[in-house]
Amino acid sequence: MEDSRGVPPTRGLGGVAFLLAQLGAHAAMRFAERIRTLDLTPPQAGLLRMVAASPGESQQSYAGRLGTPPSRFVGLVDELEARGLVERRRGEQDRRAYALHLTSAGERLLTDLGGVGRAHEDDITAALTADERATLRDLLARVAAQQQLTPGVHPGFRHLGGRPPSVGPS
Amino acid sequence: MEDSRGVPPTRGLGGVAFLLAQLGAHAAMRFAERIRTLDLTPPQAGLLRMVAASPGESQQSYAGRLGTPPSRFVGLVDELEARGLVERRRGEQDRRAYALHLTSAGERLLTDLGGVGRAHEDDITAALTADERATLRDLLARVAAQQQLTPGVHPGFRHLGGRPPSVGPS
DNA sequence: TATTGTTATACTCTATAACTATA
DNA sequence: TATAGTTATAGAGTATAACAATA
Repeated sequence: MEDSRGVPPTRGLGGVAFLLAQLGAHAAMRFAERIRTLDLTPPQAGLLRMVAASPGESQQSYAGRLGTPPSRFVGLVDELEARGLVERRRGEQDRRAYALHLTSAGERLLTDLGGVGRAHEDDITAALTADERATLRDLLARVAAQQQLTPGVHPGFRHLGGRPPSVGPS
Repeated sequence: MEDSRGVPPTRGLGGVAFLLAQLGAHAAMRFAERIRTLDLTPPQAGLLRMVAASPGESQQSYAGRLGTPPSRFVGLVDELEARGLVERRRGEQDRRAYALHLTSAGERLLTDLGGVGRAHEDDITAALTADERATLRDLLARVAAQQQLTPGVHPGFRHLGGRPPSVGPS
């Protein structure tokens, strides 16, 4: 009897690689939905976290690490600055550059973002016990390291720009 | 509940959800690069596999299962038909509908696609032993089932249309 | 009148490259 | 002359909705 569990192991659709792609896209979509309650898009959330983790760098420094062109980065910062979450400070030595910092409002939002992230993590791993989550996290981390992925940087950063479909009326 | 080690358990960037999103985007990109040697995009490959798995259905049937609008599906079939990989046959009972079938050239390409898929799987799981791969596959399959993902259907199907950036060499 | 497939249009997002101000 | 940031433009990709043929 060949049911979905009886099929040969590393067959295309049931293999690890496909499951990763499928679950990864799903997790990213669910996260995007969740942070919409904070009026944030995934790139905005990523930028907030990166500035919080290493404040005071130039825009090109952040953009380079994220793999996004500077022209796109500008608009991102513009929105967050207009909402009073991020602050541009002229560089003291080099007055061409802007140093980015989180405002206090930005840090409060970052706290909320942490809460949303925990809820998201719990949702995605709801099928697993605590031990299994640890096992999965360990296996994934090893795969990510071997694939030379930069910790904390989402490769699809460039593609996840806008709001979800917004099918309904406006 | 503390993790076996001292690290705070479900921290945002090192958590399972983020690792899934990161690795998923990476795996999808690498796969897109690989099948470019067959002159295929991910949606085209997905369509070939779906028609092979259940031939003779109408375009709207496939499009519905993939979650893509019919208007987009047309162009997809057009390209594959122009290359002689897929065949449109008028429905006998309902002459509005087209029944899709793979040509012999399409089936040969599907075989090549299987080989590419195995190489991709081996690449992505290179960090793990055979036992660990089985464990990972099991955990991922359970998460996918609990999240109600349709087996074999990539949620990001709608977004992965074109060729990769093709920024640099190799 | 409803449905299958198709085409047309409008919109979003993106990267490339020109531009300014500092260096 | 080179670099940080910005703005302008053009291209790709998509969904929405109108359309033709069949039911």
